[in-house]
Order: sequence, then C-alpha cells, then structure tokens
Amino acid sequence: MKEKASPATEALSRLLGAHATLTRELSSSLVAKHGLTMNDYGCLLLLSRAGEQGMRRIDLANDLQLSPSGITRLLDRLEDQGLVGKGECKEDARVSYAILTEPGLAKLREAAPGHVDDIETRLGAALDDEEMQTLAELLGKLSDSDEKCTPDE
Amino acid sequence: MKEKASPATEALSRLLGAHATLTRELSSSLVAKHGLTMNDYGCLLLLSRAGEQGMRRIDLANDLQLSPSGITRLLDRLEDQGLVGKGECKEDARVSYAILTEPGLAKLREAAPGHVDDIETRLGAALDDEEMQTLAELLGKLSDSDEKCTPDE
DNA sequence: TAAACTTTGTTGATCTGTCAAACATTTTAG
DNA sequence: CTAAAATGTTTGACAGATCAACAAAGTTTA
Repeated sequence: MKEKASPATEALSRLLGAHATLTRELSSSLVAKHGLTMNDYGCLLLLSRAGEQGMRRIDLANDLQLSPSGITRLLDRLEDQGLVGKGECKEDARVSYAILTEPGLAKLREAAPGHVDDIETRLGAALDDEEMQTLAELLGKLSDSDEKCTPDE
Repeated sequence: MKEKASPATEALSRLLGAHATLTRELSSSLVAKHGLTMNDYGCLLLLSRAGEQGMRRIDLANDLQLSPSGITRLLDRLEDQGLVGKGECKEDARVSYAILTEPGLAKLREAAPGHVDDIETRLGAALDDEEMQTLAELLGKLSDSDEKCTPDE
C-alpha cells in the first residue's frame, strides 16, 4: 500500500509545496502592505514595461497565465482603483489596451522595493547563487517544453 | 524603466510559470477523466496511506497546505460523493478523522495510474533523471527553509 | 457581396478556496 | 476547582478564477 514515489512525482509534489509556501508568504505581505495581489502586482509590472501605449488585454492574459475572463475581472478591479486605464485601438475596434495610470505607476513604485526584497530574502535564505541559477534553468525547461508541443506544424 | 530581473525574481517567476502550466494540464485531465481536482486526489492519496484509522482533519489540512476551513469544504465534497467518511476520536471529542471509504479507494485506484503517467510523461519530456533529482532537491530546500523559521525557541 | 470562420472581449453561473468569527472541547494556571 | 488559553472544526461573507455562451469586429473564401 505504501508505494515509493517516482522521481517525477516527488519533484511535482515539492513544486506544489514550494509554490504554496512562497505564494502564501509573499502574497500575504503584499496584500497587507499595499492591498495588491500577486497578479495585480504582475499586471502593473508588465504594464510599466509596456510604456505609454499599454498592452492588449489578451497579451496580458497570456503573460499572466489567466483566462480572458480572468483578465477582464482583474483589470476591472484595477480600473476601479484607478491604477489602470483603457485605450482603444484605431486599426482594430475589437482590441482594447490596458494602460498604466500615474497612480498605478506610483503604486508599483511604492510596492516594488519591498516585494523584491521579500523575494530575495526568502529565496536567498534557501539557495546560494549557483543553486538559484540552476533552479531557474530547470524550471525554465519545464514551461518551455510546453510551447514546443505543436506536433504538426 | 526596464530593469534587469534579479536571479531570485527570475527563479520565482519561472516557478510561478511552471506551476501554472503543469497544474493546468494535469488538473484538467484529472477533472475530465475522473472528476477529481488535484487536491481531491492528494487527499485520497494521503488517506490511502493512512490506513483504517484515517487522518485527523487538521493534519490533512497541513499536508495539503489548506486552511482549516479549506479542509472542511474539501472533505464535505468528498463525503457527498461517498469517497470519504468521518470518524470520531474517543480520547478527544474535538477531533474528527477522515477515513477513505471503499468507493474512495476504488476511485483512487481508478485515477492513479493515469495521473502518475501524466506526471511522468510531462516532466520526463522536459528533464532527464539527473535534472529531475536536482530540481527536487532545490525545491525541497525552498520549503524546508520555511520550517526552520522559528527564531526564538 | 455575402456566408462562414476566427479573434477579442464581456457576462452569468459556478467552483474552490480564504478570512474572520463562533463554538465546543481540552489543557493549563492560579 | 475554576478561569483562561489553546486546539479542532464549522459557518457566513466574499475573493478570484474558470467555463460556456455570447457579441462584435475582422478575415477568408466562394
């Protein structure tokens, strides 16, 4: 009845564990200090990199790994808070852009240092530089192997 | 405006990505084939290892990284489906046990081979044995470093 | 041109979890 | 022994995501 876990199963289980732990810790401090979820934060960050023209909502959804409705609801919230605004597209009336507002940028600047610090403290306590690098590589392969799953061209 | 991500930030971001990807894939096939979420599955698995006397609900919550109310709701669903039952504790009337039923065990046996296979296929496609081992170790350190956070005894 | 398909985005119903509070039962201290 | 603290569980309100269905705009094709 007590079977030995396979390496893959063991790796997955630790991935789930590490994710739950890190996410709980980082998210709770981000919410407590700034009222932002990790997705909120990620969204503001992506928009800050996108500059003035903002990003199409669907691209945002892909980058944040959210469904189309997920992005609609996330942005609804951020719009209500005044952190992002909406832009239209002249060439294609279907698409709308999400654009970081001034308050949104301010919020990001307020939250970022502490959050980044949390991340580095938390991960830095567990892994040295080389391990961190290795971990990032291995995790990268895990998601990459997904994209290449387009068997027939 | 375009700052370079620190190694820790990069590692976290890949962890989130890999988690989202794997979780989406594995979960959707588990739900489609057997009507179980990954937590449902994990719960049945833990209970199957616990044997006849089952597990205290709170221990289950810790192992699955769920809040106490989360476990209540998860078990409510599994009880409604007849997959787990409830047991009382003679020594301590506060605690109740969750116990795998026969149908629960049958469900687990039905779902396990395919799920394990999914996991091994998916992870095996991305990493070789040595990488898998390394990844498991590094992820292990990430959660372990959590437990040892009890500064003053 | 018009019919059919694809892409982008929203909405309603629903699912699964959280938190805060309530409650019952032990355990511990005075 | 009794009052206070700790432990285990459940409940109500709600957050954040999903899916299915839809609407609207663009693209293809015949």
